[in-house]
Amino acid sequence: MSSNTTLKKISQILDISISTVSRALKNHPDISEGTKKKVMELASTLEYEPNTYAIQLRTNNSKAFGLIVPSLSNFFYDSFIASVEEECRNIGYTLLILQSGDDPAIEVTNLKLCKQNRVSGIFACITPTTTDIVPFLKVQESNIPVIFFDKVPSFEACNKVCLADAAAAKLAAETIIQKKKKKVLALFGDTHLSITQKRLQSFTDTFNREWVEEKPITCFTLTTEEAHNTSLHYLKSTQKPDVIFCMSDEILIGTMKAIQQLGLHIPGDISVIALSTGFFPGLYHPEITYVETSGYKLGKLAITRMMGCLSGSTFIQELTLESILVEGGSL
Amino acid sequence: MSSNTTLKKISQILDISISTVSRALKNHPDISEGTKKKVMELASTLEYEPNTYAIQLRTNNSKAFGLIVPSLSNFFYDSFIASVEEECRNIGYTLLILQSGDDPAIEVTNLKLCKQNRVSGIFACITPTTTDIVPFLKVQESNIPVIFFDKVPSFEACNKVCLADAAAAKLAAETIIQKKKKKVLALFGDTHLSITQKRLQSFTDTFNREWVEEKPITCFTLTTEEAHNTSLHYLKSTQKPDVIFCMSDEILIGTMKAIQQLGLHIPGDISVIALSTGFFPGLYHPEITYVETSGYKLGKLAITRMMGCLSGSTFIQELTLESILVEGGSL
DNA sequence: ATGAAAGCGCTAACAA
DNA sequence: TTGTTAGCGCTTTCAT
Repeated sequence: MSSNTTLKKISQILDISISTVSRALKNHPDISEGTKKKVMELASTLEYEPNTYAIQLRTNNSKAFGLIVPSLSNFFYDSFIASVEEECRNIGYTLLILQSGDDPAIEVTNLKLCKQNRVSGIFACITPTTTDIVPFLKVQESNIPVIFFDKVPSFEACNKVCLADAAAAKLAAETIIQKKKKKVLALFGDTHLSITQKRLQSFTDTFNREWVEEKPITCFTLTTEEAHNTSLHYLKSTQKPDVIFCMSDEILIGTMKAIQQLGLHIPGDISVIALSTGFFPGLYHPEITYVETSGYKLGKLAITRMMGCLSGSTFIQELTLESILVEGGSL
Repeated sequence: MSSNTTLKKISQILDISISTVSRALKNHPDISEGTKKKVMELASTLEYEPNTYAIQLRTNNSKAFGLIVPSLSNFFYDSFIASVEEECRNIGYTLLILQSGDDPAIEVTNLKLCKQNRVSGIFACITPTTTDIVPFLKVQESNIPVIFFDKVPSFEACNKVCLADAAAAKLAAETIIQKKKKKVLALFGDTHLSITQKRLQSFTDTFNREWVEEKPITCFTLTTEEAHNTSLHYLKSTQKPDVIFCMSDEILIGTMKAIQQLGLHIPGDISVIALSTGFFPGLYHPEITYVETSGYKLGKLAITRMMGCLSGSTFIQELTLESILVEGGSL
């Protein structure tokens, strides 16, 4: 049977009251050193483990967070989750991780699961097809803070931690200009996502502001496959670019496949620059130059914000992570 | 404040007893249709959510599993976890996911966390440096089944679900022989892991049984970096191989980097075959031929085994997943 | 410095 | 068909 040491058991053996045991274990100042010692020792030999559920029931505080992502098989989320999980463990919280696929209905179910588990807060990255954020707002109202990360709703009044999408895209654009590249092919993702809009806008703005011979060609590719095909198309065409900008890892992967397929040499035949979490650029030789979009750091930021909310800072805000250029040999 | 609808509240409003409400909500046959309807309706308008902690305290059953992995940033674990998480959600279980880094001490802490959370069972993939599995066995003894997956201890008497390591390595070896490759470079991982031993043994056995001109060169590379360097070394040497076998994704990545670095053409200059979860082989052009080691399928197998344990099947066993060859264009 | 007692929300055996 | 009651393990107020 499972280890059944309870306060009651200890109290009976020692012939003292349950409350004394409880206090002794918590190092309560009222309790005499002698009793404390006795209790602690017995507790440890009996391998006493406090019953989390009883505590949670009693205190109405779960010491657990929920985390909802579209998918676990994604390097960006992975590093974010790893970061949050690590931190939670350190501060004695538990993490309930749930994936929604790309299905808003499952997302709602997951939200409900979080509520049922009485989580103290929720980290959420919405699915690309989520349009209705009312369920999230309702959770908020019942005093469970929700921190949106990465793919955040455009709705104003909520907590968001984001990559500096605009700044990152700007940095990439500036790098391209500075390297005197002439023909730019810029690949972006799903236009419905605010993340895409921000990156796109900032990227094109930068090119519009600076003097350049030719404006970038802009394409939208929803999948790795599409990025592959689009890259292939332009690389074979008469308007062959001399640099390709990829706004995400998914796109980078597709583009790299096209480059390999055509046997092109980087950076001799073609240059590449990406926004990336940093893992995939390191897979290639030469390594790809990228502007970092670190899930790990974003995770730390999210936790900080969460703790802020929990300690009463109800001020709603959007936090943003600085972006840095990591130079590989692809440009 | 948080949504505080309880059975008590409902019972007071309806002026019936708490137990009647409880039963009505569970569709207990004893309760009249009329009361059921009344209760259900009120419950839904009041957005009643049963308090998980009270239930768990009362029933002493958590409806939660623990899952302990070395790291979340790993495609194999990812797909395993995604698979298990999905299934858990379907059967109304919750998943407590914990990562141990590569630190056996954190692993023990995580195990304790699982116990504190009164999980009904644990899925565990041990760290490469875990030597002491006594903590796991102790958990088992307190009636919490432990299902080891992928990196399993060599200790006999425990539940394991594994990839068909031997069969997969054999299949890869046979494929190489059949394709009439002469000079084989075979890269393996950490020899301390049973997973490596099995793959190695089976691979070399296959070559020993068949008639081949030359035995494979075998190397052990603990990291992607080492795989990169080793590949580089042999590819540049006079004993340049005509095929490289990579026993894992980490190794494959390193090898591919070396091949790109030297500007070698696949499969013209060099052939490649790997054991892989399937994601990384698709990153390259041509896609890499691999023997599938699916985390997703292994997850389903693990859940099945877990449910078996929970319903009393105490029989301890090692389950194994079949392996299939997925042909890319690299051989 | 210690104990008694109430109660968190729920379930289930027993009564009516 | 419904209600009463005890109790899961713990915390905490109010005695003592």
